Amino acid sequence: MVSSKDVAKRAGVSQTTVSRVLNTPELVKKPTLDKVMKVINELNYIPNAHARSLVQNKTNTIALLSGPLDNPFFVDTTSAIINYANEMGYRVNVQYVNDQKLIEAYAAAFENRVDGIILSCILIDDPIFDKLKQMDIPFITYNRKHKNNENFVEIDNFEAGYLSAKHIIELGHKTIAWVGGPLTVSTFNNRYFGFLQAMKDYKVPVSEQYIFNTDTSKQDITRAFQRLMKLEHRPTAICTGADSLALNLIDDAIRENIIVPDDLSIIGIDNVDLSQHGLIQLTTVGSILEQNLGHLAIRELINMIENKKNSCIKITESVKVFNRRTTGKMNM
Amino acid sequence: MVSSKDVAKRAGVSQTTVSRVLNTPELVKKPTLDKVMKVINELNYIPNAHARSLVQNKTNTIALLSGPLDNPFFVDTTSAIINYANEMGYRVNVQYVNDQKLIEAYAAAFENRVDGIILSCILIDDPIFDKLKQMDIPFITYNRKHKNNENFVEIDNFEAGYLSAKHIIELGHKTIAWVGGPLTVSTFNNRYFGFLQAMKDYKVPVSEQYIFNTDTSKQDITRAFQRLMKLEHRPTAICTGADSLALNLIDDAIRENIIVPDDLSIIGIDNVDLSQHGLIQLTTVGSILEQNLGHLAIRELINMIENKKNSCIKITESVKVFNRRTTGKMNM
DNA sequence: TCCTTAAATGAATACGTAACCATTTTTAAG
DNA sequence: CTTAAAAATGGTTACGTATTCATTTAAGGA
Repeated sequence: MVSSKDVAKRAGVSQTTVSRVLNTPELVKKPTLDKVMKVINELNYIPNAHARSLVQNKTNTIALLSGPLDNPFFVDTTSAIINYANEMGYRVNVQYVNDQKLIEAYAAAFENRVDGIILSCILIDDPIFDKLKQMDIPFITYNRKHKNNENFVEIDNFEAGYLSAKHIIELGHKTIAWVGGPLTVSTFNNRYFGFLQAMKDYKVPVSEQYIFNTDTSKQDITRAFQRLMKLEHRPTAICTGADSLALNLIDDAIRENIIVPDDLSIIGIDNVDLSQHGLIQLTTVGSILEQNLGHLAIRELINMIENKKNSCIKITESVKVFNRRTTGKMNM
Repeated sequence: MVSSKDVAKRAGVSQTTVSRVLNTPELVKKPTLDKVMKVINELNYIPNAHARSLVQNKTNTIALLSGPLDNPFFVDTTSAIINYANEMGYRVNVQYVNDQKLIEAYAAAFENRVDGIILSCILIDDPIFDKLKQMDIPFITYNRKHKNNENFVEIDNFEAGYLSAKHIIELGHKTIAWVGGPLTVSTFNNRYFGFLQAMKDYKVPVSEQYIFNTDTSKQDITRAFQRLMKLEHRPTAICTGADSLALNLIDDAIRENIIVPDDLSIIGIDNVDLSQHGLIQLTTVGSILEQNLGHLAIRELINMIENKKNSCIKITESVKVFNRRTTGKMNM
């Protein structure tokens, strides 16, 4: 591989001048600049970003630790994050992390001396959080947050769960199920308790048989669905912890010839892009803003990186119901 | 940031020994190893991957230049590529490239001295191809291919277009439209000519009014749809160049209260994961294999990187029709 | 005990760049 | 012309690691 020294030798200048040609061309005389540029093109010289990183202590790289893309929420956010970061001149190292591989993912980010880390996969009570803080690398969590209540961008999850239940209750449903995710995760936790609060406020009875906090795997969701459908009094509506769960449940329902929303109302949370598709039209609760959480978070992260201020980001977006086609009034 | 020299000093050994502790621990005596490991943990030392890259001329990084995630095809492939690469110990720099930003994307990959490049976004007649070959970096294209016919993994696109048309013709349709993409792209090109061949073989007339090779933007697809619906003899079926196009057209149809498939049959190509969802059940043509093209391609790429053999990958997977719910017999 | 060989460690160097400081060349002012 | 200042360029070093080669230490055989 040709280096700046090779260019320098061939052009009859010093390596320093080659460096200047690319970084501060205004400091080099026109004829010299032309001469060097000519050689650069002749030799097809491409500067080595790693060598630069070493001396500048800056990599222009951001690590993204995201949930898996079979969840459409992460499709929306991954897309927004990468596009914005690229626009701002950053490359993005993406990893789709499951909970086992989390440690390795962090290690990789640290070894690569990324300028910042944007992550969704963190538990309320996650020991990694302190390690992150101690590493002194700018980072931000989107969607989920840590109990320390620092550096996050989220929607108002409690309110989302609350509004979701309220919407269903106001449609006249009496037998309402909850299918959510692990309570060790802030989103599912707060959404679940929001749901419970609404049920309490509107005096709708909650029985344990109707509550499933799954591990968010397809199998576990299907298992929850089948258990619900085997109950003596089937629920007429399901509030879910996320659109991805709702979409899985709808798929299950269709497979069992259960009509949504006639036989069963289903409501999600997140308002993922996909939910608007004509074939889907999922009723859901989501941010009142156009831009998704990934976009908000990456903007804040890059701002942190470039301004070096240790301001602690705490953003909680308001939510509203997007009333579409998967919920309806209860049938007698 | 603490370096291996810091560790060495504190542990009372040479930097070389610290390096050995991490890379070839079998060459260092037990007491020394323990002593050094203790200091590594105390100081929270993390080796610098960039410095290592510099001396080893290996980055363990792969660049992925993908199409945008609003196309579900790229959701499936991005996911497969990143997961497999991570499993094999590579990090992945992802860029979602539009045709303008392509040059910058390549530049970024080159500057970072990635070990390999996996890309979808290449035109049949793309000058970048020669540059890629000349750079001597292992690379592979998935989905699309270059006219040079080297290093690609694709489905049999001509056959896919052919089977798509055949399926529709055999359902009795006489007025059949085509909505595809730019013919400068191998996939759309071959699929289109496969479509035409079937129309010819089965003696179904083809009129220009029914042919739209869009730029694959939502607006352009919608424009094509509206033009088709304004024709005196509306098509009763649309063959599309990709599932993403089909899904957009179905969305348009629903918005105009046109029932799929009763009023209009629509068939895609790619068999994206999403097409199987109960709410969608898109009839489509896709690979007979389980694994998607991204998975096949990244396997080949990593193989190329690690075995350094210059074998030229040419893989074309067979296809079949996945008959689901968006196509039906022609109504009288 | 001595000698040979193997095991363990260290010193020096290269990787490719940007930054710092020193030097040379050019320009402008007097 | 001279001289001071500014502009242009070059020499040297640091960044943090792995590698190569040299050196020291330990082990084993006679």
